[in-house]
Amino acid sequence: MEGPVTIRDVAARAGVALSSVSRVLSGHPDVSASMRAKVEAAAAELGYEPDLLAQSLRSGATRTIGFIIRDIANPLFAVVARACEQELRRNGYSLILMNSDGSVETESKNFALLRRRRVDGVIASLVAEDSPYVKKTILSLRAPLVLLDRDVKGLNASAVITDHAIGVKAATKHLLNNGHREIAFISGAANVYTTRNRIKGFSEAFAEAGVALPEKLIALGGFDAEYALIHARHFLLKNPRPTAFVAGGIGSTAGVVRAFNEMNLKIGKDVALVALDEWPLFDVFATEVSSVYRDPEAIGSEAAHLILEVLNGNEPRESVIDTKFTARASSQGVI
Amino acid sequence: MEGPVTIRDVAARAGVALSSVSRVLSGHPDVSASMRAKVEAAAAELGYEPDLLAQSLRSGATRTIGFIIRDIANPLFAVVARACEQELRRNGYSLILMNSDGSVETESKNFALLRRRRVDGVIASLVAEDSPYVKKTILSLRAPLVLLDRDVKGLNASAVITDHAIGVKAATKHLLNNGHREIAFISGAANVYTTRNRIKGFSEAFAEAGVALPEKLIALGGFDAEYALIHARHFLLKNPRPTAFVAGGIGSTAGVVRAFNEMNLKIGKDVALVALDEWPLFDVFATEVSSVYRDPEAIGSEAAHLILEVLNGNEPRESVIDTKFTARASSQGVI
DNA sequence: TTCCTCGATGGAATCGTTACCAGAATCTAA
DNA sequence: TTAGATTCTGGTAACGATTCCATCGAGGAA
Repeated sequence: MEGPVTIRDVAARAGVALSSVSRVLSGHPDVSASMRAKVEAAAAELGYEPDLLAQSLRSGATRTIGFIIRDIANPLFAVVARACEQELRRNGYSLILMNSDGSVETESKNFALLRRRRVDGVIASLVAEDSPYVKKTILSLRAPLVLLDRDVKGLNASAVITDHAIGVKAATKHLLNNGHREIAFISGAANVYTTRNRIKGFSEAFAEAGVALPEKLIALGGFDAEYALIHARHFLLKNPRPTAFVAGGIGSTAGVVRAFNEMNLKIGKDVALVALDEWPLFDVFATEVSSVYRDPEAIGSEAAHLILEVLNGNEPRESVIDTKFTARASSQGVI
Repeated sequence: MEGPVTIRDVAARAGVALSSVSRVLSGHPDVSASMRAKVEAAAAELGYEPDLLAQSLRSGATRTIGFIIRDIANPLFAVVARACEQELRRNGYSLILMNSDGSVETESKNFALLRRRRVDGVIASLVAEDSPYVKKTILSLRAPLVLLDRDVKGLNASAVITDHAIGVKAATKHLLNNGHREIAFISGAANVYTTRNRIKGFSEAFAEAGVALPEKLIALGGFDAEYALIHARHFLLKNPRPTAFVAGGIGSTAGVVRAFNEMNLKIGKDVALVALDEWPLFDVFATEVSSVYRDPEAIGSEAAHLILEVLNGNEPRESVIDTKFTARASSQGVI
């Protein structure tokens, strides 16, 4: 025996027609007991396994979901991906993983490839909401889409949205109450909902406290550590120096703290810090860091649920995940 | 227009036969310039994209690679997966991600599903080398396999192997030289190469120093934090108390340090620590932790290279990644 | 006994693509 | 001018599965 066993081999072995084998194996009701027995015996003897490729071509469904993110190595997304894959697997779907590497072109190519692979749906965290590719690429998908923390108009897509604003607002109020005024904010670009919603919370806290927003201390341009490092350095050389930093995301936090370390500034003593999102071993090596937390498990499994809902004929909808601010030593005692 | 555009639609539009369209689009040489122009124009107008499903069924190759690991949320594997996906994508392959959740049954089901999806190859980090499933499951794959840090006999598979022993040996020697004798070692189970190879380095250091191996302080059972926490607690209540810990992997380190924190033991002062593997933000929040480092990017891209090699007709082979011990404050000054 | 219905089965078409084979058209050479 | 080689093109059969349709036989009713 060389190739895999096909339905044809089973039919020959059982001495019946192809169509009868198919009927038995797909659980069709109008099949006699003797036919069922013969076919099942033959299938078992030969170790027959249906070819999902052929079934997909015939049925038009691949039971495959595309998952496009900027970077799976971002620990937050790794957890999202795990939860999502687990939930989809329980429902008989497989996940095709693609990194967009922060490039809208790569992202667009990934969408196109998934389209050609005839995936049943896509879950994606877009690099940007305003790129010229996005709308056209996504509209030609012809499959359900779940966006992760993105807001693109006119798409008829589902979305898992995080309410960052509530957590960031609480964090910022806390800093303002502790006497901070020169509060720096470093995060990704404003062409994604994540950043805009965070800035919204940040601004609202200032507005409600009747304090002017420190616009010069806001740097929105990249989620990577390098971007945050450069801008944190820059801010720390200003006079007056910022007394507190809000770092948006794990990469940004890495860059900000690197800048602190370079200048020998001790967190919670020389400078206050609030991190948006937590990371692995946070609870053991960053016990003193105040954070705005969101549950990545919930995001991943919710994304899976939303796409399954649409695949089961329901309308797309939005689901909101909340955030929680926890004050720790890093944001207290500086002033 | 409802469904996607097929080669049939292109043929109709161009007024030629199906086979001619196929010839043009697959770059067959025996095609006239006018035919080429007609077909390409029609394809462009209709926005034709070949169906990869149909191509795969026909050709027998899916340009798809399965990736099975215990847990994508392990930051080391997340980086491995990213590097692997990027390299495969550059070569026209897509990656199907599956977590085995630490269960040999789930792992086995994942292999079976990938087989039915007719993947061109599989890259896997097995939960165990000695489970009754492994051999049978893998031998029935009929596709190239790359193992990550595993050693299963009689498989004819490629493998990316990490030389943990060299790094662990250097770390252990360093601890012994600094006067430590009660050195605890906590890591995953010995039914995977990773653990055995680490223990090998650990033992060799003791042997070469002429010191008896502290067998009672070795706990090999799980890579998870919970397992490490329980055993670290237990060891720390012994008399004499271990003066140093070697923690195998990111999960183990989390558990060990949690135990330290519970007992208010300061790393590098009350107890020495060497971590095997680093984790995100290591360089900013764990600057004092001595580590044995391996490059996960290298592992991922090497895994991709190995599978591509076999797909290109070469023989399976093994590739070795090295490790590097770096002494930092956590392993000095305790004794 | 005859007609009709219904259950069970086989054959053929189909999903979208590629590859083989045969035939038509063009061209070269005798 | 014609035989032969050379392009080029169209039709058709796969790849492995499902599903519709027609047929066959058995069973029930008149």
